[in-house]
Amino acid sequence: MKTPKRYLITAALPYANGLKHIGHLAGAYLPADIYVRYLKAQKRDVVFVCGSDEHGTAIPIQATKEGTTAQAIIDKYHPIIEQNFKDLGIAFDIYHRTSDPLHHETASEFFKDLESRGDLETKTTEQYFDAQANTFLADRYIKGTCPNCGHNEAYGDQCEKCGKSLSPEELINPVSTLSGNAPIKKETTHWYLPLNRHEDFLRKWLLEEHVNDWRPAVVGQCKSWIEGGLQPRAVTRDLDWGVKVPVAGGDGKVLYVWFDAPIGYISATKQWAINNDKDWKPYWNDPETKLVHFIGKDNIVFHCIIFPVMLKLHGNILPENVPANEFMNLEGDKMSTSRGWSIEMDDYINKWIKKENGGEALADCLRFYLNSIAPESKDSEFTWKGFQDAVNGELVSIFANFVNRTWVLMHKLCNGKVPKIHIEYLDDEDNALLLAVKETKEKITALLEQYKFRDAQFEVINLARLGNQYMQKKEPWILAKNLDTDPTAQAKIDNCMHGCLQLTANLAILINPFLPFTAKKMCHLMKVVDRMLEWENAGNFNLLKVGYTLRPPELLFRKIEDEEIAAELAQLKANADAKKTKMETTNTNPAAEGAETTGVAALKPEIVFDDFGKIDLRVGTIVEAKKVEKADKLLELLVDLGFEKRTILSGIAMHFNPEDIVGKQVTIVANLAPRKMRGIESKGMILMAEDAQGKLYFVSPSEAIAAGSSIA
RNA sequence: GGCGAGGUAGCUCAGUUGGUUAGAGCACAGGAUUCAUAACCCUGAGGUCCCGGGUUCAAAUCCCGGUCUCGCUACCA
Repeated sequence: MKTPKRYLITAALPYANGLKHIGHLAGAYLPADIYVRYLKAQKRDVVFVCGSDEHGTAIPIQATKEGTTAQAIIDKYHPIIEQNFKDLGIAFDIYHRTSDPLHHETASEFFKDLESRGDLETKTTEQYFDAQANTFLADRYIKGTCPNCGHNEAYGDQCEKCGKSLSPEELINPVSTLSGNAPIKKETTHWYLPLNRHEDFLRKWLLEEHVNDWRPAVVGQCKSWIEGGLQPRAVTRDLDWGVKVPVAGGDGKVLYVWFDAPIGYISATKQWAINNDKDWKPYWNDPETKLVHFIGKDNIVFHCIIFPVMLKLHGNILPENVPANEFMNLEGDKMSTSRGWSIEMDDYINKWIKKENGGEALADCLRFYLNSIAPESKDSEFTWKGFQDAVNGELVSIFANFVNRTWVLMHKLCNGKVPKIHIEYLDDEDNALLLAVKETKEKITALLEQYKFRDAQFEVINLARLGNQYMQKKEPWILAKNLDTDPTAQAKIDNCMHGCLQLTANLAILINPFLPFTAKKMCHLMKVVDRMLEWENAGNFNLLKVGYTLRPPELLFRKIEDEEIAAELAQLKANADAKKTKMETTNTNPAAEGAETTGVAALKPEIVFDDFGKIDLRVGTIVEAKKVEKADKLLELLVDLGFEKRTILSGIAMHFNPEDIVGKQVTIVANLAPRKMRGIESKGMILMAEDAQGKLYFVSPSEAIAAGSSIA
């Protein structure tokens, strides 16, 4: 494969509405950082960009909730996240932010360019509008009952209880969070990116050209999207937080956050160029640039379908690969900040790295474990016991121990200097060691080029393991006992220690992309400059000059104690319990005010008696019930209303078995307009009561009465 | 329901285009050793490759059906 002229590496822009957890770290930032450090050790021309994603509707919502401003929120989290990355050794060349004027300018230009060439469409649709607040309502500003789990505080874009993504139209009893009123529908015009026009391009590019060199999950998901039929996607919103729509008719509208965020990679590159007196253009325009996006699997569609279409239209290069990682679970459950079931980067830094017995070595410990269980091909699981085992069993026992015993012996048996080689006593073991180093380097290089960071790191540890075996066979401590009787003993000791020392230097080079702080500390021990870590030096056995005095031994890592692990587990459970209790109390406290906190659906606007009189409620008896084919939630019911039997569909299949509800008397809205679902016409609606847990109950007369009885 | 990705040792995972006896690390058991952070080194035990069929001289691998987990998506008056 031809070496690219330059590299542009991106890591997903973190959303600046809160702290980021170690799942994010393992998903995108750590693998990206490893790759970049490797490329830089190769002396390649590479820029590593990232930054805060600061737009979207969630941030102003959160601001309202917390009684602050959107600006205040991003100004709070942007620097914390940036610092967290630094503390964990994620070395971006630039950590930019999308609230920066340079980004607004870049995104505006991008939009105008596409618009002026007719690559966008406009469409007028009805959107929810809050008449009292005189504003269109973003998805996040609408709350209602989740159609999936029945949670009655679901947002218009997602239910935070069950995690399902929604559209505002799906919500039952939608309410504006601004005024508490039911929203009305009103016409608005928006710009759309017609993805459907680019299906052929995507098919060829993804499903033909990259079907073999991209990860199966990535190609699979893209295929699923393309096969499902691509639709035009709105790129603007009625909102005042974000990049203003820069063309006529764009008043009061901003670019949709997913449109503006990836352009953040470009503005970040521009800012980097300004800071370093470089030209940014070749990084986005020259086909000899290799562009790689590191993301989590939730971002696949944006980086593999939508953004590439935008880039193609704008005349930019396309990503050469998008190595998306799966998710990392935690102690048997999904990571979730809102449920308290997560480890924030900030928490880890404060509890481990900034402790007295912590330091940068603890940053590398986390990097090591996260990479060793990186979810490269399937979801993986972080456990504190696993963390302890990985650190104590591999980093400390194999890797650091090899370095330490080398250093101790070298000081005891070789006066703390690099001993010379006695060629006449070199044997097969020595040659095998040198060969193994060269082979390992090739193996690691190949794995890194294929984004297999977990395996690559394992190879480094394996090389250290080989060092231990080598030393075990040579037994210099035994030779040392025979110095008086065996005239060749010192020469053999020298050869062994020389090999171990050169191996240590090689280990420093090879571990550097993964554990940069450790590599640096090893350089300190060896009294060499950072330049020694350049990749081309790996495989050489003359990195440390004979006669050179080295520093006294120093431990690279400390062990992780059982008590520390127990404390973390206890803390995790306590956090989750605290959040749970908090959610429960806010959901059941009737004294709390407003739909925001009570968990009880807000009262609908007042109606007059005539409105109520229009509804014809009847008692009916369920005579037949069966599941609707190809639908998870629908039951098809035959209900006896006395004067007739009719088919009614109800979304209760997750709550009741069909055979259990036959014979039940229920309340029916008998004069509701018929509606087809899954091809079956439903004539009416069954009333259900729902408790705070989302459990459903039939609304029935207290005693059995004649079917068809009216209710008023 | 549709689509996508997974299911391999107690745990975490490898297994290239079908090809000897299915591998590694951790954990476990035994041994050896003492330079080293109770570290290292050697040996060992441990598997119905989710289930059932099929193709083949030969299947963890290919085909069909089923099942479980995760993700996307549809259904909710």
